[in-house]
Amino acid sequence: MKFYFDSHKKNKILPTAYFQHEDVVGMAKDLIGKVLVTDFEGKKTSGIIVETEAYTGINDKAAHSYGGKRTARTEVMYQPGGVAYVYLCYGIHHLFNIVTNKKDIPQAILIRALQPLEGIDIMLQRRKKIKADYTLTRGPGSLAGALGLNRSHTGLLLGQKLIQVEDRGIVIPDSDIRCGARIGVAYAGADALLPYRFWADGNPYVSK
DNA sequence: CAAACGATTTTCT
DNA sequence: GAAAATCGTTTGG
Repeated sequence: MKFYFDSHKKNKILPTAYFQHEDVVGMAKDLIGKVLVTDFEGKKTSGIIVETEAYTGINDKAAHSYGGKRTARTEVMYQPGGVAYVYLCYGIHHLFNIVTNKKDIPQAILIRALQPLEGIDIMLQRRKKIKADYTLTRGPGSLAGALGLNRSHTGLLLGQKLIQVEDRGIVIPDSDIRCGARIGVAYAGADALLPYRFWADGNPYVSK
C-alpha cells in the first residue's frame, strides 16, 4: 500500500459537523487514512484507519437499527453524528462504531482495522501480547481492545480528550482504496452483498 | 424468566 | 478447517 504525508495540511481533529454529513458510505471511504486516537488514564494510543464498514440504518438489514428498531442498546445510534457506539459481540469483543448523520437518522461506521502509530507498548499490554504483529489491531474486536475501548464509552462525543479522529495529512490514493461486501452479516440477505466495506489495498492490518 | 443469538478471535486438530 | 470461548441484548412464553 502506498501513502505519503502531505506536509501542507495541518493536523486537525475532525469536528462533530464532519460526522453529521448525510453520506455515510462516502464517509466510511473518506475515513480510510484518518487517525483514531484514544487517551484513557493518560495512556495515549492511536492508529491509521485502514478498514471500515458503513451501516446505513433503517433500510439496511445488517444494521442494528434496521426498520427503525429502538432498544436500550441501539438508542445511541439515533443521536446526532459524532458520538461513539461500542457494543459487545459474541460475549467477548467490544466493537467500536462512530454514529453519523443527523439526529434520528440511525447510521454508523464500524472501524475494522488500524495500523498502529502511538502507544504500541500500551496496546501490547492491553492485548496481553509480548510481541507486536499484525494481529495487534487487525479486526474490530482486536483494535477496540488495543485502544482500550469498551461499552462504557458509548455515547461519548468524539473530538474531546478521550477519543478523537484526526486528519494528519496521510493521503491514501483513491486507486488504493478498495470496496466490497461487509463481513459477518450473512443473515442480512441481499443487503449482505452491498459494497459498504472499504479498505486500504495491500495493508497487512486489513482482515483476511 | 428462559433461551437463542451474534457487525469475532483464538486455539486446537 | 472446525470449534470453543463467553455474556449482554433481545425476544418469546
